[in-house]
Amino acid sequence: MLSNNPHWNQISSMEFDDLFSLSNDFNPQSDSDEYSMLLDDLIKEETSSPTETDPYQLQKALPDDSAHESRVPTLECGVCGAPALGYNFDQITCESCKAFFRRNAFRDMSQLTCRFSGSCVINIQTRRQCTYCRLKKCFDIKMRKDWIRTDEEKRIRQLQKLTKEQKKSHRLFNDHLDTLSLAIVSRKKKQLCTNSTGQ
Amino acid sequence: MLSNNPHWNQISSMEFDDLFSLSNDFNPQSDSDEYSMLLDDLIKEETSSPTETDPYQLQKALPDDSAHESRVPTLECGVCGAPALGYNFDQITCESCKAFFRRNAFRDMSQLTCRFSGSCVINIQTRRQCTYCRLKKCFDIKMRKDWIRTDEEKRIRQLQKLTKEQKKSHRLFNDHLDTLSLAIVSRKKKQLCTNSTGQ
DNA sequence: AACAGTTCAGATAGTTCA
DNA sequence: TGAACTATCTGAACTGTT
Repeated sequence: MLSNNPHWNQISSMEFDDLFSLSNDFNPQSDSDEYSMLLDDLIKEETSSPTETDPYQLQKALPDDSAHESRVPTLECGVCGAPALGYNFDQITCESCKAFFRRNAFRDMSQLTCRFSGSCVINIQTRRQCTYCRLKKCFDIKMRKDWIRTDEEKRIRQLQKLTKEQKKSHRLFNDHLDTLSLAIVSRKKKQLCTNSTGQ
Repeated sequence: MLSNNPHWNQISSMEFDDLFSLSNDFNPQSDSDEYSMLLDDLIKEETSSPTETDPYQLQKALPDDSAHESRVPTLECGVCGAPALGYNFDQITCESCKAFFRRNAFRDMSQLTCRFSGSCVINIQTRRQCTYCRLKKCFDIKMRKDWIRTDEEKRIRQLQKLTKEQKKSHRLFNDHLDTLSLAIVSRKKKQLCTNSTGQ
C-alpha cells in the first residue's frame, strides 16, 4: 500500500522509517501486527463451523412457485397455522413462531412440562398457552436450532465487523498520511533549497 | 449495531487512545499537531456513526393515542363488573378478582359454604361478602386454575433464571477478557516501538 | 430477495404492602 | 383484600447480512 506510492522514493530513509513504523500500527494486514493476527485467528477458528455455510439453502426451491403472485398470503405456519412470510430455521413459520423458537430452542425440554397430556393443539389462538407443546411442535416439524447463532458466533461476527471497520479507517489514515508526507517533503525540500541558495 | 454495544465502544475508543498516544511517540515535534488533528478527524468519523441515536425510538415516539384512550375503560370484569385491564387466567377480570382467584382457586369448594342459597349476586360492592359465590362465579365464567403456576414451576423458573444469569456473567467476563487482551497487545506494541526507536 | 437478528410496547403472571 | 407494583413472555415491525 504505502510502498506502492511513488512519492515515498523521494523521502529520506529516516523519515521513511518513522512513517513506516507509524503506519504499521494502523495496518491490520501487516504481519507484525499481533492484534490483527489475534483477531484473524479467532475469526478463522469460529467461521469454519459447519453451520455457517448453508448447503440446504441452495437446494431449497420456493415453496409455491405456481402461485408466485399470490405467494405471500398462501404460506401457512407449520407450527400454528398463522400466515407465514417464508422459511425460518428451515421450515415455513410465522414471525411469532420464529421468535418463539429462537427464544426457546435451547431450553431444556425436560425442564418444561405440559399441564395436560403433552399433545395440546397448537393454533393461532392456543399457541401461547403451552410452551412445551409449542416448542415440541417446532421440533416435530423439524425446525433447526443449530441455525440459531450462538452468543459466541455473534461475538465473532462483531469482531469481524470491527476488523473490517478498522481496515477501512486504516485505509483512510494511510491516504491522509500520503497527502501529509508530500507536504512534509516539499517543505523540507524548500528549506534545503533556501539554505543552499543562502550559502 | 456495533455502536449500540457498550463493550465495543469501550474497545474501539480505547484502541484509538492507544494508537493516539503511540503515534505521538513517533511524531517529529514539528508535525505532531498535524497528526493529532488527523487522528481527531478519524476518531470523530468513528464515534459519530449515525446509529448512535436510535432512529427506531424516534419513529415509535407517538403511538396512536386514540386507541389507547378508548381501550382501557371499555373492559369489564366478568366476575364483578369492575373495570378490567385485560385477560387474567383466560378471562377478562379486574385486578382484585385476579388476585382473589389466584388465592382461592385451589381451595376445596366442598369446604366452602354460602350463607344463603349459593346464588349471591357478585358485583363490585358485594364481591367481598361471599367467598363461595365469588369463586363459583370465577369457575362459571371459566377462569382457569391450571394457568396458576405451581410451586414446582416457580422453582424451575428460578433455577432457569439463575442459569441464564450465570451464562450472562460468563459472557461479560469473556468480553472483558477481550478488552484486556487488546490493551495488553497495544501496550506491548508500544513498548516494542519505544525500544526500537531508543536503539 | 430471503432470512437471521433486534427492539419495543403490550399482555399477563407474580409480589408487596397498607 | 386490592391497588400498585415488578418480571417475563410475546409478536409486530423493524435492521442487517448474504
